Amino acid sequence: MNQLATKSRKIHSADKYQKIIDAATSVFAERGFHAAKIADIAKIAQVADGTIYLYFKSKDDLLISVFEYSIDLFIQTVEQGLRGLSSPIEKLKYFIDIYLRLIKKHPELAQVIQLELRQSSKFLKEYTHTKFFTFLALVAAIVEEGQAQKLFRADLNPQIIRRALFGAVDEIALEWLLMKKKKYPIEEAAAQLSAIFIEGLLSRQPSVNP
Amino acid sequence: MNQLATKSRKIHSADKYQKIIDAATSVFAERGFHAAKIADIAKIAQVADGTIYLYFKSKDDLLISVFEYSIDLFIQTVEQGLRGLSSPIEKLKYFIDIYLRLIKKHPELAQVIQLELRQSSKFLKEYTHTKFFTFLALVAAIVEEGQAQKLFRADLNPQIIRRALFGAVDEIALEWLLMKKKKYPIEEAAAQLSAIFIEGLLSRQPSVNP
Amino acid sequence: MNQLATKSRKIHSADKYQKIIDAATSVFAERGFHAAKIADIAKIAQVADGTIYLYFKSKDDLLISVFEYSIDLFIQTVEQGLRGLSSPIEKLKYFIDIYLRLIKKHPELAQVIQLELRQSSKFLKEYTHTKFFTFLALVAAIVEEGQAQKLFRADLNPQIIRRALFGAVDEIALEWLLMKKKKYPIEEAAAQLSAIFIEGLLSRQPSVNP
Amino acid sequence: MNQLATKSRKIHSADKYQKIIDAATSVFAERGFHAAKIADIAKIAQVADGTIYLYFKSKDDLLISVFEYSIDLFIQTVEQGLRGLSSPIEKLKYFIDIYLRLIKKHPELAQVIQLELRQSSKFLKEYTHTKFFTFLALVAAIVEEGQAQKLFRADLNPQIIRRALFGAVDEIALEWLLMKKKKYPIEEAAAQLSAIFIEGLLSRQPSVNP
DNA sequence: TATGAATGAGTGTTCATTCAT
DNA sequence: AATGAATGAACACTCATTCAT
Repeated sequence: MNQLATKSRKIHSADKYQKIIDAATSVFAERGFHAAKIADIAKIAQVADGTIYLYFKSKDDLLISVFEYSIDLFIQTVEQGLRGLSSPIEKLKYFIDIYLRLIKKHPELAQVIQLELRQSSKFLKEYTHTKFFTFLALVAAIVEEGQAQKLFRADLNPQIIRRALFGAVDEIALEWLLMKKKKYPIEEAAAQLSAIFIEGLLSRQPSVNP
Repeated sequence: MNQLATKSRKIHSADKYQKIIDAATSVFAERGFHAAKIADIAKIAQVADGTIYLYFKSKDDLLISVFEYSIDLFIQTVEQGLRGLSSPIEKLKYFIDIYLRLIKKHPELAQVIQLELRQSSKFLKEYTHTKFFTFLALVAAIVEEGQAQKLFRADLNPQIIRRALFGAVDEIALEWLLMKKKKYPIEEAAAQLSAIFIEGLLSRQPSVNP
Repeated sequence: MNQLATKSRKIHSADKYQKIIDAATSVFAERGFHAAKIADIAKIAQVADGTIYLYFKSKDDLLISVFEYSIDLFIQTVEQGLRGLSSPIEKLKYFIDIYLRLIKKHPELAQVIQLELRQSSKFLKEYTHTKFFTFLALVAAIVEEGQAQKLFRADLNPQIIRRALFGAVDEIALEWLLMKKKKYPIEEAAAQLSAIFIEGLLSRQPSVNP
Repeated sequence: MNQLATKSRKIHSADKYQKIIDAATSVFAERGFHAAKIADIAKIAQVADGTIYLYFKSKDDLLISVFEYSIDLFIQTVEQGLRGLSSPIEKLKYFIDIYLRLIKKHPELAQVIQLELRQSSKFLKEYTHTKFFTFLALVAAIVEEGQAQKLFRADLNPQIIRRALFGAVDEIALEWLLMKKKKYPIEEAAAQLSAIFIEGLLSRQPSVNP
């Protein structure tokens, strides 16, 4: 079922592949892409430097793979959870909630996503984040579903909303990750974000007052 | 009246200082911090490499200065515009609108802000983004004002809201900047963001219906 | 049997290590420490620039290693020769003679010692020249032995003598190295130095004649 | 009477010239030649960087001037003292004594001499230390005088002796300068050096005893 | 004369990548 | 496949020197 990074893996050991991905994830998250040294990743993964190049074409390729691996985990978890829900409102709540919970549970994955999206989206412009768009599409789908059910305002562009929502959630995630003293539980942020976006999206009857 | 970056400048020519800031802004925006070469910045600024070090302590210092310069421009423009407005709703609309307009007008400044906030917030953790917090405080102030006037829901934490709003706006800005074919006018995004956030923030009377 | 510089070497090839030491010795000797370029040393050693850093932590470290390597050679040669001699007078003669012969045979090593002792003793003050003190101690030991045998005057401080002797021998060595036209054979200088120091050190009977 | 560095000084202010020499002396002595920055020297001399180039052709030229200034002071002091003495033995004692006293009194001058003689004699090979040879000639003259008076052994080459003596005295000076805790008064070292060299130089009658 | 802002050549060191084993 | 020693391109920063004022 796991389709990850099949492209790079050939006859290679899945075990080593995973070890490298994990090591890279933590090193990228901790140090950032440029400061991360292949040698460090190799040491943590307990493989030789050269071995990494048997599994990945380059450091860039490794970053992309790590990013896709993380995003995939998010996508799978979110998709799975959404499957059991029918109301777009519930789905939206769930999305926000699970995203922030995942951040809390896997801060390293979160940082890698941050990293990839900002730092590298400049210098890896050519790489079109297919996986990331899949992820965003999940949000757009919820919005569209809500609009189709006349639950959400029809005048909103799902393409814009999905990005706004992602930006808001992600920014909260970032702040929370960087805060040393956590000033509020991440669940509170999730609740407030849900409150705002749901209220913001709800279509309102031409309402009693004219 | 311009108080920018006084710290690094001594008796040095303000002209050269500005040339370097401008060159650095565009090179950082285009290449990212690490890929930006001092030599390139110097060439564009039409000064010698060494001259940069008469005005800035290091490449890091230059990045911070560039960031502060950009944020300052944003802050000043926003503050100025807000002064003429009294309603928190109007202020919120204005904030979103002007932010995105500025992005459109000065895409390089925007990218530098992006850059600094993500890429470097890792490796420049020690630098506390005073200027950036000033900027965020503008949003929090609007929210708090609205709450004080019972216009906005009292159950929302302005600290969270300001970040969510910033994240949403900034993400839209980023997407818009990176889109080759602009699929929608940035003004539309501004309008939709305003719509959502204002609806989301409004306090609703225990409402006649139920 | 060779214990040199074990600290920096790991599993690295002893061959390359030696090549680098040799190249560095000659470049340092010819150009001095500051003017010596790592790139030049690498070229002469027929390795890549970066390879040097697999064997040595820094240019400073390389200088220290080169210095210790040279001093070690001197110490070993001198110690070995002294072993066969019993009279302090013979030992002193031998010390002076072998020192100058070694200088003649390995002028580059000599210059490196000069270099390290003067130029760098300033900026490498923290490095305590253990090896060099071992070397000086050889002289002090000879003097003390002579004093114990009542052969040498008891009123002389071996600590001062050893330094004076080293200074004299070393200065002669330096002059001889720098002279283009050798005006005298270095063996002559050795003989004269021995003559002076031995006469100067000999304890003289309260002598019959007043 | 002072003929120093007339070559570089033209219409220049003797005051500024001296300030620069003094500043350079202390900076060279403290930092060594390469680590000494023209800017530092200028600051201490209270002149602009560029001003130094009105008085000296280059940093090298400044070093040479500083060296010659120091050596000149030594020569003058020594010559003056020697004038009042007639016995070569007294002269030798005086030379050693005054040299070490001067070191103690003007450690910076001493270090500059050290510096020039070692560090730079490599890269300033072309400069023939006329002044330094004048200085050494003082010693050779004493030895020759002693030999002429049959006081000193005739079989010693004054050229070698002068260098040995200088090396010994200078090495003692260096050690003493670098010692943090002075383990012996420099006067003691002077006395011991005199004792050795005088005994070593004295010509001994075929002596009554066999 | 004096200034000091501007210049730009020069270099130690890092680290992604390769390749012989 | 796996290794890890070797490679060498790349670059921020320094500082002696110049020159317009």
